[in-house]
Amino acid sequence: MFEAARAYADPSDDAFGGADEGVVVSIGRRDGPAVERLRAHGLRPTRQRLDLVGVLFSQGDRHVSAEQVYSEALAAGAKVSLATVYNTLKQFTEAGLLVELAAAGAKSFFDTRVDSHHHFYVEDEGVMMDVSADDVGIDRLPTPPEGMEIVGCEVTIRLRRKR
Amino acid sequence: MFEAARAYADPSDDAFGGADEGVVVSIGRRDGPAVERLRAHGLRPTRQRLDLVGVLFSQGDRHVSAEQVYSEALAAGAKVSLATVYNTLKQFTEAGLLVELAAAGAKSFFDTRVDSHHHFYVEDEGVMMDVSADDVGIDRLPTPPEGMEIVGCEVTIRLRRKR
DNA sequence: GTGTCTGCAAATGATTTGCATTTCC
DNA sequence: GGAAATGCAAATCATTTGCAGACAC
Repeated sequence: MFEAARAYADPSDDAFGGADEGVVVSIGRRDGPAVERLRAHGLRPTRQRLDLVGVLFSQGDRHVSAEQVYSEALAAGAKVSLATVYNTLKQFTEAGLLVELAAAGAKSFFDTRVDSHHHFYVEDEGVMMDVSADDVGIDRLPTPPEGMEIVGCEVTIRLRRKR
Repeated sequence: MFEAARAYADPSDDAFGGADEGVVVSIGRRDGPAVERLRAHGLRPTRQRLDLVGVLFSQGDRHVSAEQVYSEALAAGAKVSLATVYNTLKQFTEAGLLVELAAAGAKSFFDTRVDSHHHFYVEDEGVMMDVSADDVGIDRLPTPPEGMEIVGCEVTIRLRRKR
């Protein structure tokens, strides 16, 4: 009933859940789509960037924090430092490979989906789930202020567990 | 043309702009609506909470960070520590006096408007502006997952300066 | 080779916490 | 008086940065 909604790991906890069994992450490959993806965005295909591309984009759409990416990368056998993960996530975001999520709290999250879509946000759990753009209908938006243009538009639907 | 949009201080900079001239903040009052507002939410009306209520709710709707509230409170003559500001903002949020904004980046912001409304977000500047709920039309929302109920729904319209 | 990356560890920024002191009811 | 709130400084996270060595082209 909710194919459009996918949970992601609880941001308040330590990142974990790295390297699901059965998911083959293309760590170590010196060619292929990951290389082209990086080149297409003006980034040199270094080993750690390729590893992080593998972690980020081999499992469908994801909402991740730097810590999560770091431990998944380590779990997948990548050699990378936490600082590089932070720097790389920022570079990927600037390059358009990722989008930074607007989230409550003092931690940054990144979305591997860069097309326009929306989110359920479970307030008490800090959990976010994707909502396909097709499931939300917006029929009216305000005109932007002078000199500005609309780049995108996201809906956050806040949820609470029924009680 | 954009009465519905109100700017707030740049989150990336030091908080400032405290205690606008001409704005009377009811610091020091031991009674009145601030006391009742706190009591109504189960919070003891202490001196610093009253001062913070004054800072937060005397100037219309605002988007503030802890640092901003802190320096405005000091500028308004309140005696309060930064730690207490952090703790108080969290308590106010739990009590429903404030709403934590979903923002990109590693800093928390709070909105003194607790009713449902929306935001413009200027991507390169980290600036947010209110958009009245009337200016956005949502005609379709997905059914929430089993056991969940919708608490609210906010639209973030991302803007960019035309170039 | 040369300019770009990376790693490490230290610096910075944001937020929380422990505990003695003060304030509210 | 007793519970709850506050202040301060130290502790804890999250993130960034400086710089020497490693890697891509």
